[in-house]
Amino acid sequence: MEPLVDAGPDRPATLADVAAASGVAISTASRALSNPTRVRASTREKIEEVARELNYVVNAQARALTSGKTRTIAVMVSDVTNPFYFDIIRGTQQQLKAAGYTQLLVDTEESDELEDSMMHKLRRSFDGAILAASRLTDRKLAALASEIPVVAINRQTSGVPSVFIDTPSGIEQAMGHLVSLGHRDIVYVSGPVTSWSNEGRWRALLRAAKVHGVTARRVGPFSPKKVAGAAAADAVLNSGATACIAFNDLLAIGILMRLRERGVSVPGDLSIVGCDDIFGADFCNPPLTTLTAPIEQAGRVAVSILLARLDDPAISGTRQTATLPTHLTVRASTGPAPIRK
Amino acid sequence: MEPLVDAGPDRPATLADVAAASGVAISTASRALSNPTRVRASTREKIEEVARELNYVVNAQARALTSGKTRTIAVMVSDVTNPFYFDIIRGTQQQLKAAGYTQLLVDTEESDELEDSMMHKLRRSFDGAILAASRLTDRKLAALASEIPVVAINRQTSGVPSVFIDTPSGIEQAMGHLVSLGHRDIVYVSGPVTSWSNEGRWRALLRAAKVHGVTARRVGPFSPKKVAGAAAADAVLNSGATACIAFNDLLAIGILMRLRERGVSVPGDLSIVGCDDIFGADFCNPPLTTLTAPIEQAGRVAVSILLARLDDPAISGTRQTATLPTHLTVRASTGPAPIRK
DNA sequence: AATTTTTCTGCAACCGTTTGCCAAAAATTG
DNA sequence: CAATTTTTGGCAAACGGTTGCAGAAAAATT
Repeated sequence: MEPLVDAGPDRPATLADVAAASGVAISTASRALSNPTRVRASTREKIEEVARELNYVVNAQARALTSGKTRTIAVMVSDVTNPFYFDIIRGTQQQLKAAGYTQLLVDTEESDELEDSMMHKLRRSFDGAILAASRLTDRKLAALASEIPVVAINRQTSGVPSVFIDTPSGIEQAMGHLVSLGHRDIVYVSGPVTSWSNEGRWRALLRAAKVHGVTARRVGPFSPKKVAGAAAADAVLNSGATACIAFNDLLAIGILMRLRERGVSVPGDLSIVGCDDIFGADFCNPPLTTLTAPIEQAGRVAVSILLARLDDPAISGTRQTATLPTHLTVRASTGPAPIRK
Repeated sequence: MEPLVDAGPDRPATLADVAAASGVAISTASRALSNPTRVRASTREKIEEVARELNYVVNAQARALTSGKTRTIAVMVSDVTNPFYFDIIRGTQQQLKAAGYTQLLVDTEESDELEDSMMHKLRRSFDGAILAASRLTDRKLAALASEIPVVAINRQTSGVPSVFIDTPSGIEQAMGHLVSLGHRDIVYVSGPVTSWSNEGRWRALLRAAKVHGVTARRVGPFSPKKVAGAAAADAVLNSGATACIAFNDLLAIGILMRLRERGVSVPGDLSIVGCDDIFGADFCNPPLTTLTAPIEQAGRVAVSILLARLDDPAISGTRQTATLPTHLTVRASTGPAPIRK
């Protein structure tokens, strides 16, 4: 038997331990485990067996140091609390695990500064990042993208690969739905001004309103949270519109709750359309008519694009923007426009 | 001016670059940035300024290699999709960021094997872990805890520090509430058998039933997901009970949806109590009576305990279990028991 | 002014891998 | 069977920091 050099008391085994126990050089052990073709099959098997016995696990830190690859992807969300991101996170997690990557979740708290500083502080700790709803300015985002492989979700900026959930064209569908129900005065409940999606949705609504020849206005901005729904509901009511489209479901649900409190009937007095179809949109009261977005898929696709680009940086040249369609899911929060005197 | 040794073209600056640019040795630069007292103030300031200019960021990998500390904490959840964990994640994220740690989120997909293997694969990549609702057996969990600093949430195993949300005693409160409404036949809608909390809740219910002299039964087990609520609802209906307490809100909401579909009135025909008070419990239809758990706080406390133990391993000896109280939040899903013939 | 203390700073080893380069061994070829 | 090509496997230099040790410089003491 070869001289078995044992690891110290309970210290996790290192590659050196494996090599010693297998009677080969460290370099050989390294290659056997990560670059199998460079080593004779019999040797490799022997090493693999020893590694298993010693319960050896590579030290990701040490590996990252030389290879420069951490096999970790950062997922930056502006608010872990927002159910919209749950599905994103689920999608990325799924796809990353399948590819053997680890997910680093970072909450940027709706702050562009925090987002920027986190990206820089951690830049050596991940190979690339998924920016879900980045609050960065176009300038900064582009600059970042040139330093670090990045894929943005719901954010189109030249030079930055992205996944775009096409809510704007869904908005046109939603307008059609509302108009066909007799609504002629529709208000958009605006989300945060720093949100890129917010602008796109408003513009789409404006365009659709023109096409249908109805009035469109906006109220807000509001924070995309349930609590902000109260203020939003009041604003909508004040506007006198018969229907509203909210920046997202969270806001829409908040509006719903407030209207119930104030005794306003939905959809009797007011119809409401949300965006995204998050967790909860189907069981709130009344269930929310909303633009269903393939959120989880967006997460998966973002990861695919990012990983493809990591494997082969040459891809960088090609256009890398995926557009995912949305569709209107009609539930019970929209109905015929009330008869006005 | 000192000779400015510039970093290569756009390669991020290393400590060596900083040292060279400041005209000191690498070791001095290192100390200036991480152990300020070991270096004269003027030297330190100079170095700090240069570091800032060069946009220097320590390489966490390299630091981890020597120090053995990654300043990363893993948070293991059994299902990122479950809103219960949203709040946990939010709590841990918050507290970890405050302490300068990074959060590594891992989804174990309700599988004890995946949980175990992930912990081992990644063990060198984090300093400690928060196990939110671990599916591990007591044996394995204890073994793990002896190798790696760990704090469990909602899981009490000797030798493993933990944060326990005291839902069981809340269940007694809930039973009191139901009994006072005239219910005499109460069924528990069971969660997954591998869930430690599930057992505790059932036992508490059983105990409370004895105290009040009412009948208690259980149906299930069911997966703690909304979809499983349909089957659960049918089972509850079959049981003939007038009220049920569900393992968690997700299941309760699922039941609510199914009952609505079947035309069963809540709370007219059946009263329902959930557990946890997750996102959605307040705006479902009807709003759910539930045991409000300080979930986010649990995440924060878990991090505090873990970090304290990392700072001073001596603490290990002391008892380290925090118990957080729950309280009953009465909404509209519970009401007087229906009159039976 | 000489000696002792204290404070700074640099040298160099080390953390656990990966990888370029080269030599030994094995396989192939003439 | 010698010469050549192809595999294998080892040496040693990174990767980017941290830290014990010790010498130099500065400050304090005598």
